[in-house]
Formats: sequence, structure tokens, C-alpha cells
Amino acid sequence: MKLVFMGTPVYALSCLEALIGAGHEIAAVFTQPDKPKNRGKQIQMTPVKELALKHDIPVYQPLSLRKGEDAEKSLEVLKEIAPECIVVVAYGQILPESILELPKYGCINVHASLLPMYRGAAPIQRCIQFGEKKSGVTTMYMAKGLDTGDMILKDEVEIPDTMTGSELHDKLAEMGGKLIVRTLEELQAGTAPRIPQEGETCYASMISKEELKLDFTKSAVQVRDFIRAMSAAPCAYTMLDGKRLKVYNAVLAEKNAAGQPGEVTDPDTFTVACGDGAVRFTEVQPEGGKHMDVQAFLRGKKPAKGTVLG
RNA sequence: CGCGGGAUGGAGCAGCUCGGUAGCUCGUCGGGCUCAUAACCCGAAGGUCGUCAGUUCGAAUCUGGCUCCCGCAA
Repeated sequence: MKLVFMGTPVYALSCLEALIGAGHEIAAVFTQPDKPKNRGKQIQMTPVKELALKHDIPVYQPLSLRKGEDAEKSLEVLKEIAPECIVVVAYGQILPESILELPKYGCINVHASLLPMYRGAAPIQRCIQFGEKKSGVTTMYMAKGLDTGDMILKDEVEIPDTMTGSELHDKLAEMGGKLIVRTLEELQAGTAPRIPQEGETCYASMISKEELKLDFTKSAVQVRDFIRAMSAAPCAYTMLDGKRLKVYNAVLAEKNAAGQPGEVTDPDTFTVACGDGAVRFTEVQPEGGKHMDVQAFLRGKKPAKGTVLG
């Protein structure tokens, strides 16, 4: 099928790869403009752009699809290409109706949750943060509202309570790739269902810098779930002796010494008291240091018993 | 030139301010103890202190360049 692919981060890669692998013609790729990122403000290509260039696919990076010169040009380009379908995966821009209505099969989005739950920007992390036992990917016909379009296919996965955000991310990315290929097959065959989103919904709002600082007044389960949800990116953190300590993973503490929230009750295992219960950090990273297991960290910089984090 | 931290035996760190025998917690290897052990005891190996140059009688430590790693900010 003649397609246009729109996507930006690593998450979108496996979908693009799967589409290429399935033999679809990717006539163009749209991705967010290159921006100065990282240390030293170097300009960096988006992951999707890198992959597209490897496959000699034309890349477009409009500032906006909704207004301005870029939007007009983009619409012209798309009309000229006349794709049968536009596949959108974590593109980061809202498409105007003029584009939504353009392709014969519509614009299809792959979303990393079981819709209608966890619509929005950060479904992967939010769903672990709130202790969900399962998640999945959903393909849908894009509509005006944010992730409100009629659904086509779904695929589910269990979330064990040790799973991290990045593990779920990788799993869902892989599943998304397979699901979008199946979805296009069904569209072409005319067998694709159109299931309206009904029932309970919720939004997975963007993750702000402020909330990444651990709040030990919450329960141990909530703290543990938050830590693993945000791992490896954007990653939760706390303050130890005035310095930032990123916390990549934690488990519920076996033994439960009393202490005020944030207090290190057992330095030998890095056990920290929470509002209810306690957690034990298992993977951390100090400022200027590398991501390491907690034993390695404690060998060099064991906090004093009674130290209060935050 | 966005701000900042760092590079020391296999791992994580100390030492650097006030230059002069390379240290800690682990790991590894050997031995001992033990029904047994990731526990305990004894012993050993293993480091051009990132790299290049400079200052000096002497540099991990002071000075300058370079490489690489990382946190923040975007």
C-alpha cells in the first residue's frame, strides 16, 4: 500500500520497520524538526528521520501542520503523493482535518494503551504508575479529538509488578509494529472493524519535571510503581546530601523499620521509609556517575543511617 | 563556545586544598574453619593514577592541550 508515515521518537521505529518489512511503499516520512539537544546544544536528528534516511525515504519536517507556510506546503506535498493511508505513531503534532480526510483509508494511529483508557501523551508510564496489571496497543481511525477515534485492532500484554517503563515501551513498540501491519491488511481486505470508544476513559497526561522528584509520603507500592514507571526515561529522582540521585528501580522492602518518609532506615540495603511501608532501591545513578546497581553504589558512597532523602 | 561533575588494580569510591612509600569497601585466586554457605578467619595476585606536554630534585596531587563518560538545562 502507498503510505505516508508520521512519527518521531524511538517508539515509532518498530512500526516503521514493520511497514517497510511488510513491503509497503513508504512515499514519505514526516517527523518533528531537528532541534538543538543534549550537552553542547548539538543539533540532533529524530530517530525516525535517521531510519528514514537509511532507507532513502524522503523526509519532511514541518514546524506545524496546522498553520503557517509549512502547513500549506505539507498539505500540497501530501496531496501530490496521494497516499492510500497515513500511519501516525507518536508524531507529536496534531493533524488538521484537511489531512485527516485526505487518504482513502484515513489516518491510522497506533496508540500504546488499551483504549479508551490512557489516552494522551504518556500512556506507557502512566499505566505502570497507576499499578495496571495489563496494557497493550490499539490501532484506530484518527478523529478530531485526542485519541478518541474509532478503534480497529487491539493487542494485550500482562504487566508484572517488576516491569519497568522501558521494558513495557519495548514490548509495546514491538507489538505495535505487528498490529499496524495486520491493521493495514484488514483495511485493504475490507474486513477492518470500526469500534467506537465507549465506557470508562482516562488521560495519560504529560510527565512534568516537578513530579519526577520522589514523594515518600506516598505508600511504598506507589513509590515503587512510580520509580519503575519512569525508568529508564525520564527517570524518577531524589536528593541525597544535596545531590541528585536518579532511581531506576526499586522493590518493596522485606523488613519494615519505622522512620519518617524519606528516611534511610537501612543503609546496607538502601531501604527508605515511605508513608506506608518502605522501598529498597536496586538501581541508581549519582550526579556525574553511571547507572549502577545499588551494591556498587553503596560500596563507594553509603548514606548514613537516618539520612532523609528529598 | 549553555551550566556543572568525573576518568585511580575487575566494580564502586578515598587520596589532590598543604607535591615526596597507592588506600577503602567488594570481587578474583590460594588456604583455613564448617554438615554447609553469598557467613567467618588467614594469605596472595592485580594499578603506565584517561592521554600528551610543562613546572619541579621529585607529580595521582600544580599548569595547559586533547580524548572519553555523566548530571542539569534545552
